[in-house]
Amino acid sequence: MTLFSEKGYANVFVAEIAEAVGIKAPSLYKHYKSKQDIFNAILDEMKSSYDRQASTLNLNGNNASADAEIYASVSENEIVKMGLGLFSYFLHDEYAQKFRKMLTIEQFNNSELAQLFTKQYADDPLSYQSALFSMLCLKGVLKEENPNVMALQFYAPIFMLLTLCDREPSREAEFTALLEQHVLQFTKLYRKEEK
Amino acid sequence: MTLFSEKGYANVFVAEIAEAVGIKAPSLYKHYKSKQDIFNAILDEMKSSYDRQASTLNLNGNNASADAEIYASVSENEIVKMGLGLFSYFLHDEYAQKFRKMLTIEQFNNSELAQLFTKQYADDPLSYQSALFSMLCLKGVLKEENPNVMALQFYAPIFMLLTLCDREPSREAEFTALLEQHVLQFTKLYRKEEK
DNA sequence: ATTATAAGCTAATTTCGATTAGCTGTCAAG
DNA sequence: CTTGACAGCTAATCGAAATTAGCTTATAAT
Repeated sequence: MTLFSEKGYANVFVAEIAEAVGIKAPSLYKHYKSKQDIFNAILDEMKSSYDRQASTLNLNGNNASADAEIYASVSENEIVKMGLGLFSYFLHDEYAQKFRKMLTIEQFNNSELAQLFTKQYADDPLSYQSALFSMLCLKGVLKEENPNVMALQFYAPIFMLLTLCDREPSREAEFTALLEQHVLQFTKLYRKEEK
Repeated sequence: MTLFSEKGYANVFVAEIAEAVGIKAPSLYKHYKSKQDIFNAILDEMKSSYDRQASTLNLNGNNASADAEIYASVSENEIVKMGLGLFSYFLHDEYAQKFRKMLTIEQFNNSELAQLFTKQYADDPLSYQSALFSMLCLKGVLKEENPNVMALQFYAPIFMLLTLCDREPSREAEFTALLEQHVLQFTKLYRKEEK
């Protein structure tokens, strides 16, 4: 995955993959049927790893109510932590980052990859956060606005800064600082004013 | 560019390029030195086209004050139009879309492409909008908040929905509707309350 | 009219990279 | 012990794709 995420499928040679694991190219074929088979194995592994995580975190958005209970009971300060935590995890988890780059490069070759990318990096986070914000509105913590839009406005800057960090790691500090300001300003804007 | 934006450099064969323009592969070499040379020609063309546009639109952010005068004098309704217009242009302009997809696919192969992508799709729009929002704050149209963050919160959802449309054109209507709601909610949130 | 040049073609050539063939050493189960 | 499966290796093979060679035709300038 390291190689595929840096160069893309077509620019990785099986000899490189073999070298990376300390064997010669033909020996790879004792373990995998073909180059494509290696790629598919990575994909399957990442998919099931994601599904495991998503099911324990209820990331599918169907049942974020329990989390909302938790968050509603504490200050909106927790929203800040959520944003920063999400960002930091996505940015620094080695596998998450490489997989994201791999999907970015390969998304237009394969509609399965495109859908996977959209699900993991758009639909799922958005529906989860939407449910969360929805609860926080009901509890009177946040202003009554369309929660889908709130989720988009919260998450899109996170996602965009993430892709910027992937592309230009040298500017990571700058982007991280901006992210922090975003999260703070977001909660300030949407916080319900006390009467 | 059509081919490169759909398949990526490595997956496009010179025979395909030739066929697309109605000649045989070897004839291409009467016009371009190599496959890479063809790619570079596209890149150069797109860069200078962008520079032309940017200089007439003052998109570099150095002098958005004139625009701010215009926008300040009219309602914040114009912000809505700006957001939707920006989105619609980026989404439907044939060259803009293909170039964006090409950069997306090739960004990790070449740091020049990475920087170009960041400049055209992040730094320039953000600095332009930041200058604009900054003026609108001074004029008392918008709340006094960090204009860099405002620009990020305005633009990131536009950018994210754009990449979603590129990836899954079948969901374009859904994403466009969400974009509209975003722009409306953004202006509502940041509009300065009358006392 | 003549000729030089441009732009095209077909048929090589060359290179590169995935995959297969076939051999060898190791090691665990009997 | 010995044998069979496994995992590795080197040396082919095979196919694909970029590029080059060398020829032909059209056309525009002299």
